[in-house]
Amino acid sequence: MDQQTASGPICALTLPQQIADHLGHRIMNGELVPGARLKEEEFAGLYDVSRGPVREAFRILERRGFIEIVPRHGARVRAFDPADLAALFSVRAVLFGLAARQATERAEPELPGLLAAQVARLRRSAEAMDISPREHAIIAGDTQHLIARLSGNKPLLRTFEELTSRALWRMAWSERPLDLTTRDRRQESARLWGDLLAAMTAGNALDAERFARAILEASRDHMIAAMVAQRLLPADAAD
Amino acid sequence: MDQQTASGPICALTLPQQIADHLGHRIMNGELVPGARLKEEEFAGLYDVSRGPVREAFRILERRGFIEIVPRHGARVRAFDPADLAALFSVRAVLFGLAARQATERAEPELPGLLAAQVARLRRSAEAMDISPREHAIIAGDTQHLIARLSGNKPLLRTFEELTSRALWRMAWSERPLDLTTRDRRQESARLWGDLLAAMTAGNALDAERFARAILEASRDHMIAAMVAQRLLPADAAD
DNA sequence: TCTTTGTTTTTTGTTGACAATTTGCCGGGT
DNA sequence: ACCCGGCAAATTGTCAACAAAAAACAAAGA
Repeated sequence: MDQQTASGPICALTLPQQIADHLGHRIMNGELVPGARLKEEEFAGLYDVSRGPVREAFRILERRGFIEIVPRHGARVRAFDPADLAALFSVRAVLFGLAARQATERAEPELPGLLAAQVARLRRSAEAMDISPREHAIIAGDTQHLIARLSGNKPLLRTFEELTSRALWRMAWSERPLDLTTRDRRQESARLWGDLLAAMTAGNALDAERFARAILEASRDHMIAAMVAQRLLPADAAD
Repeated sequence: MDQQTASGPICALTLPQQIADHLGHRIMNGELVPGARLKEEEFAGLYDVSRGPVREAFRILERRGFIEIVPRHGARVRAFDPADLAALFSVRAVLFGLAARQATERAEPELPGLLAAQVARLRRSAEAMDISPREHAIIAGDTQHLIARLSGNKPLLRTFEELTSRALWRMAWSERPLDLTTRDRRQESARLWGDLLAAMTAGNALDAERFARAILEASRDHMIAAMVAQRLLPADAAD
């Protein structure tokens, strides 16, 4: 269910890439709090490299939405705006809908089998509740990625992946999972995935789009509710 | 109809930014053909700067979709894949639909007036045919930007703008305009915009989404037809 | 006491040189 | 004639120092 980023064959990861990855994790772990200033020299010393690679790592992190760079004023960890998370999911929902529609239209022969296997995993997780919400979300994410890939729409895949990584980062911040915690919710999710699978297998592209959208919109709405409950959002969360 | 990129107040543009802009124009003008290798030293000498800023300009151009960087193999001007242009418009269509829906839901009081003015300009252009297809497209683009902005969805605006700049670049490559050349087509476009205006003014978010999508899907389909006619695409362009 | 101005310090922007890697080429081998 | 290994040129990756800008600070004036 993984992928190779389309370019680097066997090549070891680039230095700025490694630094960006490590810094990204540190941001997600909360070691670097939002608003914290990131000084090039500081991390250059920390990783024992020069400022050049660190500088480039910052740009990578900016593109991923982790930090914000103002030309002559340095880089800061971006603030977590809960409203942005909901907005991100709205965007992801329509993109995922398009992916499902186009994947259904292309009808790659390998799709039904792979998708059915993934949906079975989600169903099992919903029944047994034997895996963590995080792991459940990872399976769902892999399935989304699969469909986006099989849509055959390269710009769509790229955009979806970028927004997904931003959304995951923001979700990682609330220590408590924001969704997929209860059996009811997981069963609802599994049901929606089942609907999507059925529509795609039957070649019904329009239904596939609707169901795909519904999956992420349901996720968004539950997250909003959870964030309201955790006082991260004010009580007026209609969107 | 423009905006300031949210950060740079009065500050002069950064050196890498200037280089990226200039190189971007040169790519659009066709001076740098797809597949051409971009050597850092070469442009460093040309702009009389060191390799650092050029390197950074390359990353900016990569983010904009103009070039492709492979870690230890340098940068090349990206090939123009006509199928990507259609795909880009499919993505933009669903994003614009979402923007129209959310903008309608938010119902900023200034929206109807601004939108009506823009639609009037498009209608006039359709009647008189007194402005070039490129200018017509610019008005349409400004209107799209307006709606994306008034959706209040920051990630959506950002994503839409990025994809738009990529699409515009690719469209600039076919010397002949790919859309909005005939009176019939402009009148169809103006009619769709009129429908969208009516739906948004009436607060009908669902219709607004449908019409907004239809606007860009119509544009996509006409472009595909034009590209097929110009032998840029094979005759099987269903999507 | 608060504001404002000038100075010092910190931090980013840029540069030119060096190191590591890749690419193109040539000769030897099958 | 074709393929393979190794040398040389070219190109990207990295570094450390310098320049310019911003931030922090201190002192003088209202």
